[in-house]
Amino acid sequence: MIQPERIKSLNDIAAKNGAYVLYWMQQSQRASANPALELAISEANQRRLPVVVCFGLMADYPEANARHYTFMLQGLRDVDQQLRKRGIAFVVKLGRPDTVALSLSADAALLICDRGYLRHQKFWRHNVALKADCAVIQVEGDLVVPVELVSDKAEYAARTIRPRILRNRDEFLTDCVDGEADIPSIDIGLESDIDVADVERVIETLNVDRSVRPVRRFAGGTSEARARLETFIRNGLDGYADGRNEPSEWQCSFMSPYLHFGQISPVELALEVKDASDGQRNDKASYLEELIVRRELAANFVHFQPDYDRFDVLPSWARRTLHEHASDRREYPYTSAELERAETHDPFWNAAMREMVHTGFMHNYMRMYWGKKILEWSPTPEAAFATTLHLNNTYFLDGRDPSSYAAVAWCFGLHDRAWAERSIFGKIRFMNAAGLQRKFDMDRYITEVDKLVAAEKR
DNA sequence: ATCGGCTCGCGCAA
DNA sequence: TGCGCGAAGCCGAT
Repeated sequence: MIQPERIKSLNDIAAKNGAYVLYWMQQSQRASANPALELAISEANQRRLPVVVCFGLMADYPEANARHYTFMLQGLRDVDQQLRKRGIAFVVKLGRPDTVALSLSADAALLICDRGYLRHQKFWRHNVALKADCAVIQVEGDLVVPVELVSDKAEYAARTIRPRILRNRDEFLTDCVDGEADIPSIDIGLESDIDVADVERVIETLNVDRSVRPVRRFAGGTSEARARLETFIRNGLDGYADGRNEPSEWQCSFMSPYLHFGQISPVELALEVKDASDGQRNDKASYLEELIVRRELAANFVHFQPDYDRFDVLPSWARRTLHEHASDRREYPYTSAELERAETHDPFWNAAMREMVHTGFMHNYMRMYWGKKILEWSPTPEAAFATTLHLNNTYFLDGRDPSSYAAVAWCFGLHDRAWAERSIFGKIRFMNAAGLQRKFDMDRYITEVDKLVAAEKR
């Protein structure tokens, strides 16, 4: 069952005669627990038509490199196999997603798309709705509670959005059953431009930026996501509330890269955790807080603040206090190149940076410390913001995600409160190495990162 | 080990 | 209009 609040018509055109119902896949890169796909199947079955799923693969997706493409293509290979088993054609065309969707919409009775909150994702959908000559229907499948239902404005903090989300949460935590397409489309005669399973050839063809290498630590795809989730529920959920912050343990689900590419449904994830036999009540609550309240606060942020990647998006008290301290003396004025090479005086920070550069991931607690130090060590707060976001989007598999933009801005005061005033930070929350050492086994974090980095260089 | 102070502004009660 | 309180903080006092 798909909640009606997930579904929205993007134009005023009625359904027409056509050869198939088209699902234009972009954000929700999965063939299971995908409400947009399920709506397409059900609309097609009602019309006695086949369903076609298309995907536009572009060479210059904003800030993407070989690391991101490899992970995404591993996921699309999963999608291809799963759809094939169900008799559904998966048509991958080279080109901008909206262009690909529009060209295939010419023969479609109806076009169904998923939903994204970043500026380019919204623009593509807007463009398709404007130019298509068939009905365009959008289905939200990557948040638990649809963003407009929660709030009509940028929320100030977790505490203001939490009650709004929790009011609606359980109504949207329902299974999405994978249905059967009555009429196969596999032999309909639509061919892909390229075989997504041949990752190396795709990267070659698209001439993707290879300066950032793929990682061994994470393989993309829905089946990999589900296997990791099962491992987390079995081994990591019990004690999660207390253990999740210990950097040397990585007691986390590692779902953020998979959620970023839509390879797993947050609803499925939440239901699995909620109904798990492992884990205490507070461990589950803590995980659901991260997955739903904080992740959807980030979605609220990028949706209502189109300047989510600019310093000026910060709340006025944060901008004011940072400007008042913009000319404070910097004790460690590192260049962004020195930071990128992990060449600072701080061994904890260097370890975090190495985890990021070599493995595409960083422990969540260290992400906060990492960003705070870039603020402390950069010539201006604006430069620090730009450097943090650039490194974030270049190296993280889950970079360029709403959660990334919110997390970076959090380091500069977003969704936070003022604290005791001090040099450089002003009233922005401060973090230091002494705090890390007081609370955590930081020597072990460094040793563990060394092992991870060695495994990548194998 | 634990606690209060630091500081801003939202949301609710009145 | 007043008041309670919050996403991870630090620091000094007890």
